[in-house]
Amino acid sequence: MKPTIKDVAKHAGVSVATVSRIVNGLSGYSNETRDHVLKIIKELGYKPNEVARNLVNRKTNTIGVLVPKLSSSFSARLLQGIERVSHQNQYTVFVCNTDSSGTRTLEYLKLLSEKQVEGIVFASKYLTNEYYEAISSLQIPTVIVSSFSKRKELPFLKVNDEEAAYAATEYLIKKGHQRVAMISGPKKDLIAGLPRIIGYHRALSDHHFDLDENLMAYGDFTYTSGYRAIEQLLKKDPNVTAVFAASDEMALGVISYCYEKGIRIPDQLSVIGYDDTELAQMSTPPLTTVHQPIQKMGEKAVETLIKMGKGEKVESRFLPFSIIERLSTRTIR
Amino acid sequence: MKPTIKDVAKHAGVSVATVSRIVNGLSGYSNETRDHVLKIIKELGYKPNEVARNLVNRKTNTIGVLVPKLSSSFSARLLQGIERVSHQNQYTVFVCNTDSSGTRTLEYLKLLSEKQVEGIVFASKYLTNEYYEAISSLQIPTVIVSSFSKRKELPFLKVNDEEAAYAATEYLIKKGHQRVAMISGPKKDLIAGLPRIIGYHRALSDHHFDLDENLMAYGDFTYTSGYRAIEQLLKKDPNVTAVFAASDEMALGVISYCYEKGIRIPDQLSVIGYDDTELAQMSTPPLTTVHQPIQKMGEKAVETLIKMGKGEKVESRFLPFSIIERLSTRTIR
DNA sequence: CTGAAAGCGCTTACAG
DNA sequence: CTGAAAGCGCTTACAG
Repeated sequence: MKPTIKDVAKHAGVSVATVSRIVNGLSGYSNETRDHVLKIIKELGYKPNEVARNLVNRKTNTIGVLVPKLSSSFSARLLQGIERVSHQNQYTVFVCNTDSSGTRTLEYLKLLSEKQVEGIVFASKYLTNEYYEAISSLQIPTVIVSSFSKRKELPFLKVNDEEAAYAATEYLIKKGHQRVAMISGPKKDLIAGLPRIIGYHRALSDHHFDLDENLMAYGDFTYTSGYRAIEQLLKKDPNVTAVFAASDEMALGVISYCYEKGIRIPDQLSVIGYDDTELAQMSTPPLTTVHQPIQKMGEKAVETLIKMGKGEKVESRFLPFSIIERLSTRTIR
Repeated sequence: MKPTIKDVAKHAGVSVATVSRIVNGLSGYSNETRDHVLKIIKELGYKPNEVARNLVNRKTNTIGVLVPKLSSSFSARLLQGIERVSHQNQYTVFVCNTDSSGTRTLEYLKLLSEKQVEGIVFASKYLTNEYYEAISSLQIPTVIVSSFSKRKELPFLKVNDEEAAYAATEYLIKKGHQRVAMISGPKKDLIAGLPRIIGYHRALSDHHFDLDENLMAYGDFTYTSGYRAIEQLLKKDPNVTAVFAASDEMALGVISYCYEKGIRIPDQLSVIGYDDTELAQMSTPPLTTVHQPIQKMGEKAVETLIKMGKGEKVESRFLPFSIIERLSTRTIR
């Protein structure tokens, strides 16, 4: 059996109260008894039981993170940020993979609540009303990352997708491109789909280009779908000179297709991606893309949680994106 | 305040013992009282406090995972596997980023022990004696993933790096290559460095090739280091026709360098990587590489932990690797 | 079928 | 400076 505080007290010939005070660095004991108790603690290899502490303190120093897929680069970078600030503030983090499944999400929400976590980072897909209700009923500080809901009561942290897509499109236009295509995610994706399409459209009209369905292709953010999309696109309009892909993976699909077909990038076709995953800097040619500060989002999320725990007011925030210029785009004239 | 079991008992007019039995699905109550209590539970929104349960049951259903860097693709895939099997078995997982720092590792080990985790997955670099001592003193089931220590007492789960490197090299030799170079990680890396070099050497001598320092270059597993290494290598020996890179990232550095210099892959140079990260399938050309079943390792790790918790004997295991043939290598004659 | 009571391993007024 | 005691929110023999 592991030694408990009682064992220490008995061996040291003092009360558990005294041991507790010493362990927690409170006042109320002489240097002698402290040294003696510390010695016993060492001898016995005593370590306080956090579970018992958590129960009496009504505090677990634990937060939970819900992501749709742990193995994604997005989750990995987010977790890195979350863990950093959590550890800095003495919090430990539970990871939960929801698999984008509604039941798993609800299940985990319940579990986290029972485990008495003090905060939740929700980075799992669009926040439906169902999720929203479940979260509010928990009464646990929660922040939404890279997503949002129509209900404004929960703070979110994300990049403004529409603005970012606008910027990416405008970047291409300013490079002199006249036929700028877009490879989008699904229209019904209210986070990374529709808003980026709207941004693209708005940039085109602001620069007096007509909207043209021949310039649009749809994928599902994956490499393969990007490959197929560019094939279609070039069939519909061989004069496209630039394409904005709504994910780096799809952009890599484009690069790969072009490589196979002997279409030189950026000489014959410029491509800009979205996300700035590690892939982007290692592709050939290195990919120009929209950078999202994902790790930073994780850090901010935990900071927000901690503020909420203290009862401070917090607000939803758009985090700044930026365009990382690499070698997959060029100026045309 | 959140309702406790006492509140439920009071409102329902029964004892806490009865409520407890009902909540836990034990026997010992009539259908009537059950229905009544369940109704009260719903009305009050009662959820059992896991912390209190954990204390009396001396069981937390929690495991901890130590990784050197959360944002890596390796950690992401490992976590995916770990979470899957954990959740399947009603375990929740704490993630700990050690930053490859000794003090952080030791700190987290202590913390996990205080939090009463029931198992630890240690995926953090080479297991020094110091770590080994710390872990054994914890008396908590622990499995080492993708690493090992000289001390045999702790079960490990990894790919046999030497064999995998041997296979990669031999693959190239059997394709007819006569000048097969290697871009290795640091020699002093006892996990991913030296063993792979040894495998490479062994494959060469088994096929009657001389060892030649001109055929070796060293990097640190990163993209940039791969780029620099191939530059050096080609300077030392322009007749190299194939290279085995000890990581996919370094292999991508090679591809990138060759693209810039107009060296065609695989026509002029074959390259094989190691890891089979997502990068590999999305590169141009897609990268032939050594696949490690990382997610599977995570799954097996948790299964092993659970067995250990039950007092069953477990053993260290090498997991099978495989060579994923894509388009960056070709047969020469 | 049901409840009173002890106990899990701690912390914290309170009293001295 | 120190200890006895109550209590955190549960579970589980034990007795009826």
